[in-house]
Amino acid sequence: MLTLLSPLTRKLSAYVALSPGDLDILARFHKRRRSFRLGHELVHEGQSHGSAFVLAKGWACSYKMLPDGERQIVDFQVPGDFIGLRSILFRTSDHSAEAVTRIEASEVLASDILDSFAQAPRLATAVLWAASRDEAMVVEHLVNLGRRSADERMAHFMLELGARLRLVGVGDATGFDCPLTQYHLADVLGLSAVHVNRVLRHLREEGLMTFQKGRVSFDDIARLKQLAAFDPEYLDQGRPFLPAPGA
Amino acid sequence: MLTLLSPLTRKLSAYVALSPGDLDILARFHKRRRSFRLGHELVHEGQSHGSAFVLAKGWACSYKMLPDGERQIVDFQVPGDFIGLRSILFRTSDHSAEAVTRIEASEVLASDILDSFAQAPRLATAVLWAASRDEAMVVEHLVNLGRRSADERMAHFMLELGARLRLVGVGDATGFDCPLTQYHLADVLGLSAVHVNRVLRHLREEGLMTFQKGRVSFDDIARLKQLAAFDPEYLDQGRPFLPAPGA
DNA sequence: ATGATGAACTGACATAGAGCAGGATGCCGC
DNA sequence: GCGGCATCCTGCTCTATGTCAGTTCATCAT
Repeated sequence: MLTLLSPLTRKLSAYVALSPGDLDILARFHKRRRSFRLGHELVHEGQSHGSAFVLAKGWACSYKMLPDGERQIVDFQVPGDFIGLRSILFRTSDHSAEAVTRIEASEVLASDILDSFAQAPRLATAVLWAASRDEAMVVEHLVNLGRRSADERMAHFMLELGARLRLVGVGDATGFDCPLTQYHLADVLGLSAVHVNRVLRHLREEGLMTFQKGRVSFDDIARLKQLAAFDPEYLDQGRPFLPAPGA
Repeated sequence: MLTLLSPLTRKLSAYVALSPGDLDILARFHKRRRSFRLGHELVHEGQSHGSAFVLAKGWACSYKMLPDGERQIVDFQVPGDFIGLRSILFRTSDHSAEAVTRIEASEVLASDILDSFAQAPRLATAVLWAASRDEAMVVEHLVNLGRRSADERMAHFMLELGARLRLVGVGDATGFDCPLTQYHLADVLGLSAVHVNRVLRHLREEGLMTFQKGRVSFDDIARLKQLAAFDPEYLDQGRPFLPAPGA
């Protein structure tokens, strides 16, 4: 029953065929379920972390602060995503992460993840794949910041978020529920909050998309995609070189 | 004899203690040494790739093109770095990569990398670590583009590059030899080539750094670091949770 | 020498987006 | 009900950066 699987299992299974043994070991990732209030800091930059999290419900974000107090959000996490995976391999974490809404997450010990590599190499590949997919999203985000205008960034960001959410069964082609504030958008898109507001107004007036009352609506998705030069292929890639586990 | 090891082995060994067995398997990564002329495209966006490369000599860069012909360079590769590692896990590559100078690189079959995970889980961890380190650099780059001014971006980029090169024994605190053109700098920093030129002039006039004749000189590294808010910790992280291989 | 090319460099002008300053609205605690 | 706070929204000004349209310089082939 697919619906009984955790979002992480569903995500990994979509790309790597996991054996029953693999699934047993993966199940260990989900022992200690915890819940956190909005704003709770799960990972702190510069701190050492012996565990990561797998998000089950709600939204989180990972970010870096600059000395002048500015913040750059690197990515948002939705159910099925790892939080702080990178930080378990480093002596100290290179970023912070906090809950954007009230969230539920499984805490996974670093040793559980690393030990699982020895027992289930296929799982190691799956985790490397998940990390690579995250990196691909960061890369796309980087291109966004480096080479697109504010309007284009907004369009691209919203389309990508919508596509990611649809992968885990949330929202549809007309839009999605979105707990972010305009300050979040400013911090993720490298803009000022003031300018985010103007961009949103502009896109609304142009009939492209609406961001209001905790909901994103795609009003003219074709023109929106054209504006963003949106090509979501990297959200949907994998499993080319792995034979089925029984093979 | 450390000097006989490949740059990759040196890099991984600095963070994960590899056993002689691990090193044997790692040696398989270096069977087919190839060399490529300046400008050769090693990885092509949208194409399927059954192998990656480990750079032994020279510089390469990975980048993405936008439909309007603009280019965003995501990262430069120096000896010891993987080229196209991410693309072997995806059905099609999400980025391109080309040689910035004449280069020498070992071609590694995807199957060799993935098979090695089953035989040497410690190596899987090492490769995951290397991928995480790359991602940390991309994240830092993203913060650069999102939240820093042109001057700050340039300062930060050059300091980071200098630090990375020193890790593989190239250059020193006074500067390094650099084959990049101002167009490369524009494409990596998300600026126009014209503005790159102005920024370089400004930094030179301020006595902070000089970029000329294929050489970067740090003229006042303390002030340069202050300008860039440069904190190179993520270049130097790892090995916290892995016991020695004999333990 | 001649022309061809590509990189470095510059000035004049245009504009996207930041910064500032403040108003409107809705929500929560009391 | 009322004050406080966060969020959303707007007009004005200013500056960092892009765009255009070149010039200079070094290198290279002929």
